[in-house]
Amino acid sequence: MNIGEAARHAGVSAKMIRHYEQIGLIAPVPRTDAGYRIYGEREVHTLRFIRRARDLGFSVKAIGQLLALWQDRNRASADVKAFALAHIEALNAKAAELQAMARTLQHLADHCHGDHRPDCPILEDLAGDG
Amino acid sequence: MNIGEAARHAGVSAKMIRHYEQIGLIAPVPRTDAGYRIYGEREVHTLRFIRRARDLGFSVKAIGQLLALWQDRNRASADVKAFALAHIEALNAKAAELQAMARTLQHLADHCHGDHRPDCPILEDLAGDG
DNA sequence: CCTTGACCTTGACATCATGGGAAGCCCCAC
DNA sequence: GTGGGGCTTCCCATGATGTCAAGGTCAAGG
Repeated sequence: MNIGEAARHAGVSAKMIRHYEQIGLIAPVPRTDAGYRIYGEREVHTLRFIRRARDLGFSVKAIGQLLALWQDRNRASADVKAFALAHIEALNAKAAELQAMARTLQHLADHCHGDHRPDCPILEDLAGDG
Repeated sequence: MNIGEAARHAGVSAKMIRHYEQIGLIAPVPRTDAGYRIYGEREVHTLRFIRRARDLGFSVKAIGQLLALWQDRNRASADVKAFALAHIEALNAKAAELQAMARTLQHLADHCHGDHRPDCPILEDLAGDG
C-alpha cells in the first residue's frame, strides 16, 4: 500500500506520515525500487493509534512515550494511567486558563455600552486607565 | 529610556519589543547616534496595552486591530464590544474542546486498574481495539 | 509507443509567539 | 583605559501542520 492509501486508511495526511518518520516517531518503512514507501496493516494500525492520541491532545513527544508503552508487553497499567492523569491535569489547567481569560473579557464587555459612542471600558482596561 | 528599561516597565521582553517593531505592530522609535532605540512614556503605555491584550489571549494580529481601535477616537464602542465577544467565543470554544478531551481520557482512565497488570483500556482504545 | 493524470519523492518556506546565542559596538564607573 | 553590562543585527529553534515547486513513476487509453 502506498503512502496515500495508508494516509486515507489512518486518517492522517501523507505529509504528516513522512514527518513522523523523519522525526523518528515511527520507523522507516520498506520502499519499492522507485523509492515509494510501502505500508502494511501493522503500520496503518500504528498510524491510527497516533491519530487517536493526537485527537486527545497528546503532543508528538508524548505520543512517542505512549507508543513505547503500547509496544511494551510488560508495562504496568499503573504507568499508563499515571501518564493519562498527568495529561488530563494539563488539559484541565489549559482549559481553566482560557476560561479565566474569557471571564475577564466578558466582565469588561458587560460594562461596555456597545453603541455608537466611543467610550469603552474594554480598551480602557487594556490601556491601564482603569 | 533604553529598550531594556522600557521592557521592564511594560512587562514585555526587549526581544519581543524589537519583534513587534519588525512586524509593524508598533512604529519604529527614534534612535540615539549609536543606534540605540529611545522610548518615552507613550511607547511604554502602548507596550503595556499589548501585554495586557496578550494576557487575554489575543493574537498579535488581533492586537493590531485593537490598537487601531484604541487610537481611533471615532470608533463606536459597539465595534470594540463585537470584537471582544468574538474573542470570548473563540476562547470558550477552545476551552470546551480541551475539556472534551479531558473528559474522554478521564473516562478511559476510570476503567484502568492502574496496578501492576499490563491490561489497560486507555491503550486499547487508542489502538482501536475497543 | 506516447500522452495524460494521478501519485510519489525531496526540499524549502510559512505559520505563531517566543527564546537563545553569537559577534560586535557602546556607555559608564572605577 | 579597562571591565562589565547593555545595545545592535542576524540566524536558529520550537510544534504541528500546510503549501508550493520540480521532478520521477505508474497505469490506462489512444
